[in-house]
Amino acid sequence: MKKKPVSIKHIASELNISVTTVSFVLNGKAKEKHISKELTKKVLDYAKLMNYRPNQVAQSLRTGKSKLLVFMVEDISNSFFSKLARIFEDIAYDKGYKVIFCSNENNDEKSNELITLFNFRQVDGFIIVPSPGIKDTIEELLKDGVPVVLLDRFFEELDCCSVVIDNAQASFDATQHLIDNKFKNIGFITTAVNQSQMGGRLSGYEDAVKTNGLKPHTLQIPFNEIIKGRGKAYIHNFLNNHPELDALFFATNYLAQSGLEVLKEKDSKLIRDLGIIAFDDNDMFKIYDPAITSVSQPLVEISIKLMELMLPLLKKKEGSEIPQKVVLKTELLIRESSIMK
Amino acid sequence: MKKKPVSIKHIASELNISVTTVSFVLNGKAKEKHISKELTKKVLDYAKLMNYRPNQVAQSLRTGKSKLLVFMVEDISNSFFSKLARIFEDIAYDKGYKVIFCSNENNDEKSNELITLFNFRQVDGFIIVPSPGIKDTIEELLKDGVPVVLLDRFFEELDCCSVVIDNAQASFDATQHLIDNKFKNIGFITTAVNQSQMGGRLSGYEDAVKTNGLKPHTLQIPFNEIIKGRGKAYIHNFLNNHPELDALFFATNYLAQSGLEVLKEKDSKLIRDLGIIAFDDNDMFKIYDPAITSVSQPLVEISIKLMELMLPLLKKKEGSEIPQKVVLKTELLIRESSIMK
DNA sequence: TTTTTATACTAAAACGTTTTAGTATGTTTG
DNA sequence: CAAACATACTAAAACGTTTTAGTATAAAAA
Repeated sequence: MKKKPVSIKHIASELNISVTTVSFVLNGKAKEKHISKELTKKVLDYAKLMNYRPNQVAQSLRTGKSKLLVFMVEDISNSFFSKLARIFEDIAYDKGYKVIFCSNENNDEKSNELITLFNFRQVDGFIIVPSPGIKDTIEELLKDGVPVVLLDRFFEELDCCSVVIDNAQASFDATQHLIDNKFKNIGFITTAVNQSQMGGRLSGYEDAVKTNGLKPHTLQIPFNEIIKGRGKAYIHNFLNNHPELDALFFATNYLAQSGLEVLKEKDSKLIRDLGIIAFDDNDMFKIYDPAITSVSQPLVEISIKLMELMLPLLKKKEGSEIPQKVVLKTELLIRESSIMK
Repeated sequence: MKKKPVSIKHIASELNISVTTVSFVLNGKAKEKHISKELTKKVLDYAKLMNYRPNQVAQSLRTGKSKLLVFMVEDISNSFFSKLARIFEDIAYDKGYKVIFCSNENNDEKSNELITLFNFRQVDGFIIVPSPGIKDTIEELLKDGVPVVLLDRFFEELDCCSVVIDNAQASFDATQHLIDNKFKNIGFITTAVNQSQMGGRLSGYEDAVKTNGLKPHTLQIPFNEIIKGRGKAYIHNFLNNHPELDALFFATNYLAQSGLEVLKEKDSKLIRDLGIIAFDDNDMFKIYDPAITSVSQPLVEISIKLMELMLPLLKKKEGSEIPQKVVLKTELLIRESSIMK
């Protein structure tokens, strides 16, 4: 049977003092509130003896702060997001916050559902990888003064804190690297470009190709086709229709996975002959044969920045500062797959 | 500025009725408590109009239920755990529970810290991948009537619900499969065997080898050496000292990753020549060249079972049922790496 | 007619905190 | 010696619910 945890009331009655006094002492306000040294010690000792832990639910109700953050990503089982989650977890716990992770599957309905589920009061702040159509919901949250920091993508016209990477630059550099290695016909395989991060990746690729007087070859697979598992078929077709391609640049991790699968099925030598770069690193890329070159996001830096933007929002009374939009640099991890043999 | 959400009190005073009535109606107890149809409708309509959402913190305080579950794994960024988390997340939300994920790094101190952090009352139940030395802590939780379901591993002498796989059988089958494919000198690479799941994997391997009249070759890397990043060196040495090996069986996903890395560094042809099996599947294994054979855990089944064991614990008043220990079957995904060429 | 039963609703306590606005002393100060 | 101040402590309200134990009226049963 569940034994009742010790409460402040319990301590107070046991020591024959008031609840107020106990609360003051336990909150470190003894000096400020003129509680005598002896009594302070007595309370502290007894609390420790009884292994007192404040009931955080009661604290939340009273203070309106839950010390809970929501970390909403596209899919927590995706390596990029789970790695990020792991790092953010530690940073948040360090600051006294617990984190609820959830996956919105890049689906507006699911996003909205989740956001209203964690309705006001229940949660102190949101870190969100926004699905394309939830600009209005985010705007609502902001209007209600709920702390929000966007991650990975943002809305051009929305004044909201965000942490993203310089997708266009990253994509430009990766493409340029392929070109520097004498690849001439670089295929770019991407999806829904209506999202800020995807738009940037496409334009970076196009810029680099054009700057070097080459022709772009872009395959854009509709997002819902990918969900239906038809991504591989699209890539297969694309490769058949473009035999001239000598390199492939995949705009996301999962596209690279599908792509490698297609290459393996088609002809396992292809992987060795083509130049290959993937956006977002994966633990397995460096042990693949050939090792796959990738654009790696600064996961630690991203997590730190997220918390750095979140904390002032959590503290502020009447928010009037300009929301910060942080853009971080990526790193091109050059491996075997992008070096012309 | 943050506008105050509508409360029951607000609705009550607006409609000139009592808080009790509003609460009854909103909790669907209108009939049972003899609230008239008209008033019921009035309340419901007004609540909808005002977009009323109950303050879950207040509900938690009153009812003692937070509708929060803790899902504590070794490392949420590990593919096995993050995939599991993704599936469990959906199942839990379906039942009205939110999930806090956290990583204990297989470290007792961190485990204990986390468990006391989510102290009683704050959280309704725990799903735990236990680090080796927290048997006593778990026992405490059980004694306090806190719902706990162990995952992936368990303590032999502890009466606690758990969901694990049949590690010995899985390991036996995988080894037997290698032997059936004419591999004669199979190396087994593992770590801390004091954990139930690792013990099972080792004994399964040893059984199979002995049954077939072969000699075992086991490398056991101490867990803290792996943490320090020395795993690769151990494997490297092992391979040098055992040139006779014609196959390798890695007892965990991350050992397989280190192993493949070592093989690649040593001589990339090795990967093709050796028989290779990894415990736990990875998205990249099927697109590796050669595709890596793996022991795959039934993630969906595991998640469903976890919730199936958890729910009755969450409901029960005075628990007196015998804790269930569920053991699930794995699947050997036979790919190129384990077929003798 | 009185008693029981059903219907429609509510006052107030409780959950465990935090915090405001005190009181009751003793000690300085003008 | 009264006024001001400092010290040590506390009563009670508040946060937003749920739930127990009611009350008041009308209808049915005795």
